[in-house]
Amino acid sequence: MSEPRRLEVLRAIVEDYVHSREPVGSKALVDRHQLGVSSATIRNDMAVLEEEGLIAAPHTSSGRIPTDKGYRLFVDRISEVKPLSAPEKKAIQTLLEGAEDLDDVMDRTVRLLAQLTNQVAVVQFPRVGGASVRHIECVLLAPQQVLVVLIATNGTVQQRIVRTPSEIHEAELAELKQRILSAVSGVKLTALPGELGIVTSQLPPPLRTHGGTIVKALEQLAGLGRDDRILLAGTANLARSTGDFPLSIGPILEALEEQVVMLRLLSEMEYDARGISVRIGSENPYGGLSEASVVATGYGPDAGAKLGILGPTRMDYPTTMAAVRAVARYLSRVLEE
Amino acid sequence: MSEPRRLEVLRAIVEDYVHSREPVGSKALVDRHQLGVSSATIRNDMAVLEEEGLIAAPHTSSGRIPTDKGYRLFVDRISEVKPLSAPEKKAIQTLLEGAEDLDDVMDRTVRLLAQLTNQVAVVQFPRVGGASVRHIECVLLAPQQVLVVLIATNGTVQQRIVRTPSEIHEAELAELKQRILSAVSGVKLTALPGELGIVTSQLPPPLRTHGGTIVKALEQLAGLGRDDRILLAGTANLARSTGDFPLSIGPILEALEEQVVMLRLLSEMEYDARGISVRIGSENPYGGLSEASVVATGYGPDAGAKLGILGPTRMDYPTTMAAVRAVARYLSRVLEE
DNA sequence: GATTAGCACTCGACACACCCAAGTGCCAAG
DNA sequence: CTTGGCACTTGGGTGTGTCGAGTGCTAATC
Repeated sequence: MSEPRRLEVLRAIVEDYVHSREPVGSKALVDRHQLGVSSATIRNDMAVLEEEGLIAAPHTSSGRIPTDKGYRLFVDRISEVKPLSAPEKKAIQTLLEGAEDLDDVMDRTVRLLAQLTNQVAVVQFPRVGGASVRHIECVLLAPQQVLVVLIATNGTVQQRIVRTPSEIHEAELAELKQRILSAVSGVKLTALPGELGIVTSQLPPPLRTHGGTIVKALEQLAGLGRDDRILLAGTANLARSTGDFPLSIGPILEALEEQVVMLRLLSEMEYDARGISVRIGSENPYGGLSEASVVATGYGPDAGAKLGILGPTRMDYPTTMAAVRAVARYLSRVLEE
Repeated sequence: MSEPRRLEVLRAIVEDYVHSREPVGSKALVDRHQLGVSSATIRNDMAVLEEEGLIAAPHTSSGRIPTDKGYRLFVDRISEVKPLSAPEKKAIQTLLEGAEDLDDVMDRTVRLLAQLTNQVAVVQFPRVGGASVRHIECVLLAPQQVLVVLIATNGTVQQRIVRTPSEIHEAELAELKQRILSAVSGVKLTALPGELGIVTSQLPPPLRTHGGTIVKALEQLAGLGRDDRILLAGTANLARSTGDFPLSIGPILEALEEQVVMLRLLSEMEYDARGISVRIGSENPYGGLSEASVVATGYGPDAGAKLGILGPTRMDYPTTMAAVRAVARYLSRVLEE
């Protein structure tokens, strides 16, 4: 009873089940694949696979379906990531290159990913933390109202309107801006609070109160930057694959809606050498996703921001992984401009 | 056979069906309501109601369920909008008042609405069109890169980074900004393109090319403002009420995801004297929503932006309408600050 | 020792028959 | 106009039987 053949059998079971959505039996297996052995042999192999917890039978004397563990082995050891077709690549490229600004790029990306994989797509906004300060602008809107704008090198722009405790004059504001700007220009956003503290302490007393207000606003802008935002698309794909979710899709929709959950999910995944990460069924930390799989990867300069898809455990992993990886690559390239 | 009683019967049928999700028969009706007549009489009434197309029987000899037309009559003539409970009001108020900026307010609103109604909540961002120009800012980021910021009186801020065809200098940019600003300060955003055209034509030739680039950016910012953005929450509520959607919830999720569809849906509704609008089942223009109802209303100064919920036709209209109206009112109040 | 053929056995799915309860429609009497 | 009564319809639940796919095991074979 050779080990390689058993793996081959597992591979065949996964592929057939993903394709047909029905438990697959020993006979069907030898018919559809050239395994060179009889169904009885396959049955023996399947018995071993079941013992190892890689496949399971929904009920006595029915075909087998892969378990989460079986999918895991399949993903880790067997499957080869299929390259996308040329027209698909072309489509990705033209679509992404037509985008206007960052929001548009992200929006197109998430839709593209959903359409390509027929799953729910999730895209996290680029981390603003890794970027640095490109420019700061302060605009006096009213005697006690200042618009504070923070522009990062990655093209994101954050702004907020703040009230100052007392009236502030144009000249005063301009000086404040100059002092702050010269101190923090080029500083990493993560290091911004520290630098800002120094600036504040060096301000001449008359500027202190107003300076404090503005500095606080800047800190917030840098902190709660855009990296905590995620975009969704393709939730309707969940409904299409009813039957893949024996329970209801309710908990999944709930999880998707909770940005916090999604963010944790994306950030907590372990990214292997290939840079692409798969969480299968019960491997997911969040209970509501025990029947869903997540395929994700990082993108951008330091792969700090994440993107991926969520779908049923019964999923075409090789194709999906290829699509996720391809989209991430093209997105990274587009963002470099 | 009195007309008022027939309406009363319809009301009872709607209420019972909404409550029990099961076709309601004549016997159950006289048991649960004090109608003062026998079941035979109710049967006669029901026959008439059925003839008028207000109720229907899923199959021969079963109870009746309201038709879309029946719900319509119920909503128009019978139901009284129930006021919210005091604790609910309190909850709305405290929640909304704790918000930090506009995005936060909208986010809280949509979640609140979803939770309050147990339906899918939809909130359109405040229209930027009715507001006017408060300030314009141009920042030179690089020799050929300018950040253009447009601040509206309603507090929304739009920004975009544009490339200029050739190098532009600080002084040149400052003059451009001054000219544009003095011309359009206070101008309604809807009238902005016209005013900008005048400014451009009056620019001295050397400033023309760069001015054109910046003006075009401003036009876009004013046009595609934020009023075309919508926020969703509570999609998981759709899954909870499976059975209310005989087909699948797929088409509904698809519709929800298409912002364009949602925007048209919200804007095309006819708002009656009460200012609250209900679209029931097949009244919806979009086919995928033939089994869903939409309850919406306007909010804000001119009630130009819309907010509402989407749920199954079998819905507790009085309570839902009350919640939608209440949230819209509180939101309007909060936005006035 | 691995593979194969053969065979008994197990269940789920489907079809069919059946009955029951809820509910209607209609009629004739009040 | 209302009511009681009654025949009729029908979906849903239950029980039975059959069928087929698929398994596990054993004994024979390579």
